[in-house]
Amino acid sequence: MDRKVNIYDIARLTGTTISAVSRAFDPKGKIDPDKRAMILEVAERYNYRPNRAAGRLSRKTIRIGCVMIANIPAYYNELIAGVKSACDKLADFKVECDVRLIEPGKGEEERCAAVFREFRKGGCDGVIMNIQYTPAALDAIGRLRKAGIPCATVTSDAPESGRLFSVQNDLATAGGMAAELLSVMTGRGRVLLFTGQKDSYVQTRILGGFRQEAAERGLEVLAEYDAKDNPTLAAEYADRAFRCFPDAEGVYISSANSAPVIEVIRKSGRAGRVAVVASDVFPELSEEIRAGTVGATIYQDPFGQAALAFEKMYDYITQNRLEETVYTVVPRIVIKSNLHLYTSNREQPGSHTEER
Amino acid sequence: MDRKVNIYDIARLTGTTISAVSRAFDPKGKIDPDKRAMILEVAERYNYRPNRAAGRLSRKTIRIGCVMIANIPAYYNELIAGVKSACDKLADFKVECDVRLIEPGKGEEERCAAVFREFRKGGCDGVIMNIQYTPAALDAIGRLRKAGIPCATVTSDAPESGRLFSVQNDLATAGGMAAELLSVMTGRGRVLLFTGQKDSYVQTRILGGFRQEAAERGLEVLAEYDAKDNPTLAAEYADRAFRCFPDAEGVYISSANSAPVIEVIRKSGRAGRVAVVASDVFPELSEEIRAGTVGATIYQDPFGQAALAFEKMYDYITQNRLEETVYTVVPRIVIKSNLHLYTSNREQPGSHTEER
DNA sequence: TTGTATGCGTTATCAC
DNA sequence: GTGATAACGCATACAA
Repeated sequence: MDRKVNIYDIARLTGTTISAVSRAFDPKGKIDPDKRAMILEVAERYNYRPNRAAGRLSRKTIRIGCVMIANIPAYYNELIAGVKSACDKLADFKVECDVRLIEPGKGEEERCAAVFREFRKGGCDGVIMNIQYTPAALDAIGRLRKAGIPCATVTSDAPESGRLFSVQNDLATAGGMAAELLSVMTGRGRVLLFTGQKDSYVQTRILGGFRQEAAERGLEVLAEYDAKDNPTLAAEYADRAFRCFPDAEGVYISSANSAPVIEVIRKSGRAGRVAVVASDVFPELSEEIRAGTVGATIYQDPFGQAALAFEKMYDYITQNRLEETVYTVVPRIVIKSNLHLYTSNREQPGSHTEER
Repeated sequence: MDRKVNIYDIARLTGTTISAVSRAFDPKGKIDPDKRAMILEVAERYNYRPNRAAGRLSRKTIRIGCVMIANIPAYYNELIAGVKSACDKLADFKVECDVRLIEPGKGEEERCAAVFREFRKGGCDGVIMNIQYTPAALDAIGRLRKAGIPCATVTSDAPESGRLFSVQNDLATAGGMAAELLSVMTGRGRVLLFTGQKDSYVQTRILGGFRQEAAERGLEVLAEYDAKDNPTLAAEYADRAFRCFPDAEGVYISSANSAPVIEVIRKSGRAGRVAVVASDVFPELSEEIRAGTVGATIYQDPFGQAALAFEKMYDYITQNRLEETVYTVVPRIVIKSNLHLYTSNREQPGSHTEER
């Protein structure tokens, strides 16, 4: 095969030098605009693309920091695995990641702030996070931004924080899917809604999608209960709900706080008689799906979200370019027959390997 | 940060040279076994990993050939997009792809053979294919193998051909999912089965999964019709099926040849009254899902399959290592509410980007 | 602003 | 089998 066209070829073809060509492709490269245009045009004609691997070779290692709140193990472990996987794939480009887990609870905000400070001082080139967006956190993000360090949010979001971009599940669609599933399972029945933090970024969007699809399908929402991610409260509400609406045919639990509600359903002898759609995939819930108590759950692909965020952060750092403000990942329906694909350890987002 | 340990460091630490270190990491490198062991041990201790990007720099471009049968546009376009996407991501490692479409029909076998011959003579480093595995094709694969050119199958498979590995949808699970969906939609009803080539690699596995799940759930299969991927035959069978079993409550169409069956359902006034689960996603089917005639379809992720195959082929060519013989991709449930995520053009397997 | 020289980490080549 | 050295393709410090 004819050798691939390289920077020397373009330099020769344009009667310039390789530094000029290099600068022409660097968005912040100091070069005469006309010369740049000319070089880019010739490069285009000869189908030249700078080899990023070669370019990275002589540059310093890129460090991307990650701050993750350690609430649900099944969730943040997937997030971390996603980051690690993406980082491994980029290792040859001299990229590293520095993952910090924040235990929720007392002092959470301060510990979080400390990590942000460390990243800001310590020469981090970008930060990916999934945290509580308290005023203090927003402040920290603002400071990073001022220091020229791009931030990205994963799973949830805080657009007003000044973060560069966000990676999320397609929340509205996820809500719609839950409504459609309940509609199919109950035959346009009457359902109950158990939410997490009703006003949170994630829940408002999920519920918006759910309500719209429910309205279109004639699915009647008997009542909504906002358990505020509190298990005790969720159990109380579930008790009350089934007392008030003993003939409810379906339930959608939009948060990961589903165990208490499901337990009430089981103990009241409603298992299998009321259609249940839940969120996420974690061991306790998997049991209920196998047992038939829960008919379906919506998987948010935290692994894929984190991997995509890492990849896009690397792209931004190296190219100073961003296509989107919000990247979304496809929500998936998990039922009994495909559950096993979501419970084993995985290597690749959305794919499994198995020996035959 | 402290500079990353490189080949010079290991050479110094082991009292050898960079040539020796390089050979120690090359499976077919000529080097004294003891010396290799020693070097690898030290490298391990110092956490040294050769930088593959740097390594590829001075090596020749890798060419991976793709031979795809051009039957269903929505399907092979996704396959090609997957290959192209994976190839782009590896472009910096000096990888190219050479995609050839084979129009089905007269002379198909010869044209296919011609491409294989060209790849064999033309210095291809690996071949990925989705074709009809006729004796002639198997022979061609054998010849490539003898020439030291690894082959991989995508979507379908022919293990006896001597192909190195295969990437497929998780077929048995896909069949099981179809059965579970029908069971939920009909309430353990009685269903009809319309298959493609019943004895083909893909269909046997899908049907195996379907029958097992159906048996476990008490879903009764009234009859099976093997339409042999022939639209006319499919329409005939559908007519006959509903005459023989007018009270059938559900239908599973395991091949992409679903249009004729669906048309019979629509024209006989059964739309919305009989539960329909189909396969794949393509424009005509999408219409039926939107209209409510088809309740769900199982997406095979051809994009992801092709991308994974390309990636694994690159890995094998550059490392002479293979983890699996069969890699599987996760089948996904597509219903009306998430259909839009599977019909627009996509950039990444399993993820969408959208502006907010 | 422009051009030159050097380094990045590895493999291929070739002489030993 | 072993070691020196020339690529590989690019970015950048530095001199101009």
